[in-house]
Amino acid sequence: MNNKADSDLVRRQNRHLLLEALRFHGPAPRVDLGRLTGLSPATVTSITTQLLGEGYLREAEAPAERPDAAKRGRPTIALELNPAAARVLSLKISIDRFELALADYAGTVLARHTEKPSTYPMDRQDVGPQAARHVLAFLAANHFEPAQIRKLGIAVQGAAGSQSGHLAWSPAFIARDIPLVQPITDGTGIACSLANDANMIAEGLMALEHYQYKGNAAVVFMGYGVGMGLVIDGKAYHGATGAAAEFGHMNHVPGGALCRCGKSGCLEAYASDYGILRAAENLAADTPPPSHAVDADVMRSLESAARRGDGKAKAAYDAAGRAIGYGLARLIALLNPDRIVISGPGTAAFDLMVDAMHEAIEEGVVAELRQGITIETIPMSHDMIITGTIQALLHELDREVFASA
Amino acid sequence: MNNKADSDLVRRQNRHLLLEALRFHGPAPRVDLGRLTGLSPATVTSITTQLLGEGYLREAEAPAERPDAAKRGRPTIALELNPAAARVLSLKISIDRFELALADYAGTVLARHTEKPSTYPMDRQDVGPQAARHVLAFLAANHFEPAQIRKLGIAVQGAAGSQSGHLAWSPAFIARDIPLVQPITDGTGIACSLANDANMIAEGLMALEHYQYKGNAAVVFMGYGVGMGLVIDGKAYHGATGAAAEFGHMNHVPGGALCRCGKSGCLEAYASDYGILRAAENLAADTPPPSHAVDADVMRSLESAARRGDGKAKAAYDAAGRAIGYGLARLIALLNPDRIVISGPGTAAFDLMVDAMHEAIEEGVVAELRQGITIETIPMSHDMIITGTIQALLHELDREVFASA
DNA sequence: CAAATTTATTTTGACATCCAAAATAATCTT
DNA sequence: AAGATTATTTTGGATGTCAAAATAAATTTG
Repeated sequence: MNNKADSDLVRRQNRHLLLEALRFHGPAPRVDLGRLTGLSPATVTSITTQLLGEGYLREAEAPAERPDAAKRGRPTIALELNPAAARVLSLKISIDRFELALADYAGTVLARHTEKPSTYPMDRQDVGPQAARHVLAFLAANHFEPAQIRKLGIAVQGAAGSQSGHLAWSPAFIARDIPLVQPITDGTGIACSLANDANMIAEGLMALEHYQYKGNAAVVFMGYGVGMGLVIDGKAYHGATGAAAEFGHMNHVPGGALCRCGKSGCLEAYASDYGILRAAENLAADTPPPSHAVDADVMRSLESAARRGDGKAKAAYDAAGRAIGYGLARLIALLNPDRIVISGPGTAAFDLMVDAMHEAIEEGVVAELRQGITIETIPMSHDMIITGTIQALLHELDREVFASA
Repeated sequence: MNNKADSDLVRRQNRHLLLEALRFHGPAPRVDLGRLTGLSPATVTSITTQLLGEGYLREAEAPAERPDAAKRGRPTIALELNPAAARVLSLKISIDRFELALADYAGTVLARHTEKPSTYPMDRQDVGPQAARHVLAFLAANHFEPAQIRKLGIAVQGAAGSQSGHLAWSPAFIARDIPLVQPITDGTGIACSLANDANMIAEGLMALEHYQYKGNAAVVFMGYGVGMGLVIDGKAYHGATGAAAEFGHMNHVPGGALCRCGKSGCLEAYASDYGILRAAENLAADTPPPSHAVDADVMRSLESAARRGDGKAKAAYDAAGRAIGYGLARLIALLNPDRIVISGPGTAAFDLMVDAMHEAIEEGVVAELRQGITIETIPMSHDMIITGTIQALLHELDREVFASA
């Protein structure tokens, strides 16, 4: 059941509306904010005055350009998010990499740093404290106090429990059930949250204008592993324990190829870098996955081999496309999404997989259920995960903190 | 982006809150409503006075029993939903059956009737008009005018597009893409909506006290086919076109047994009545499914054969359990639900499938992802679909109509 | 160049909602 | 019959939105 409504809720909601309008639209004068939100000019003035006073907004330096002939009348005063209102930190953990990025309230990245520890053999109790030390060192190097950071978001490969704050398992570590949120919160004093990296890609996409919509989308990540971020009714979906959308560990064929998670037949065992490589190299399907990420050069040369007509390589990409296709067919039957986006480094070889993929989708789900679904690939910069994490943190701030006064 | 809030929204939301509190809790005095909703006594009086005046509420006949010693003080006046405030109609369409049920605003079923036309050979253009005629005849027989009915909800086996109002395909008809909402709205003048029958089971469950919760649940329906209703964040999920959760047509094995939808390897081809029967009778996996529903007696005797130790029958139930198990394993990896409910006539033989099902779940998804999921069966009366449809209509009414004044 | 025009923003006044506290109502207890 | 107890309604104050009027700051016009 919903909660009761009172005038407090009204103000919170409308404050939130204005903050999000500015975040989405960029600097805008009050008239435009009125149009964007549907609020009356009087209300816009009232709320923005308050937000300016609290320091969450500021007047933009450059007076808003009005390129159209309408240069008459009182000039507009563009407002924008005040970058100094808050700072957030994103920590991306992947194999042998801790990537840190510091951003202000407007979303501008102020500083970044990559640490390259050997993650694989780490003890489960050491990961959190070590990450906390890196965070503190990074902040010190950039002359920030931990107290100046409002939120820290951790994006990690693998099954991240956003409820528990633990990393159930991950290709980056041998250890399982690694506590992250608790030790990093304790070690830094900053409020932490944990999410899967593919979920953060979905968040990042949603922040792009083109993708802002209220539909149901699935964002596939292909690369060292296969991940997914789900968007349900325009909102990122995390599942009961925050472990949702482990597309890569959705079974493809009962009793099939060995996966990094220990099970047999996962989609990832066919469509990830190591899965494709294993098949191309003619290794048995139960060959244990390599402990480290496959080198990008190795994948590139495998691609060109396939393009040159190497049968074994072509068959491996075919099998990968088929696995993705059947996975998507199952997803379509279950969730009836309106959009599927495929991203990640693995899309470099997408042309080698696309035919088998579409064939598998046609084979795997009846035509009536797959009508009207858009399937697209996006060239994804590696930063998408970081951008997404930062955006998710800022949206949270808009909602929780700044909309509550 | 959310919509703006104003005092109108506040009232609507709180009116809705009170209506739903009464629907969920049953007759209750104003004090209790205050406690249930968090609204102040003053506000409860204000809103209930309005709702009483509008005829949506009435004072309950029997003074609320107060069994505890607290018999002192001014007695309470229990309020309840006024049954006369509205009437809704549920139409359930399945093989050779049109089931009609008329309910009042309090949810009491006033009349029901089952028509037994031969649905299978019907022309796609005839289904809607014929259903409309049955609706009109039913109303006339019960001395109601169509204008007295606020909403008509159609629950149907198969892929129902709640957006399009068309039935993409269904085991009840040879024809595909059958228009339903338009012709029935036109023929009766009543506002219609269309949904899948399994989604309505989920709605029905959510109306039961025990199941009211804000989690992520999947409700499996086993019987003549295999269906599913999904509950995401406490709300029924319908997908982009309303065709969500076709669990039965989620592929189980690429290139597997022939399904009623025309594809090969669907879960339903293994776990539905006809799938189990086909396997038990030693028929080839590409034997076309029978045109009509399998007789309940046939399934009962198949069950007892399996219980007596008939190897072929036992193997068929094993295969069914395994298909359901792999399907659930895939669903768990993708959606990370906290609860799975299995219902429908097929649960009568659940004991014959349960071991294979659990084994398949264990095989199909890594342990870390399946922690903390409750799997339960419920003995489902056949009326669950009708109850669910009625409940869904009444919730809609609470929200759309009565909360808008 | 001053007046008119135009557009943006702020102020004012009306109205709706909620809540806390006071008042009233209707019963039981003593 | 007076007091105690609990339910409901009334009253008064606070806060919110909005429409309309007022003000601000530019450009255009005569």
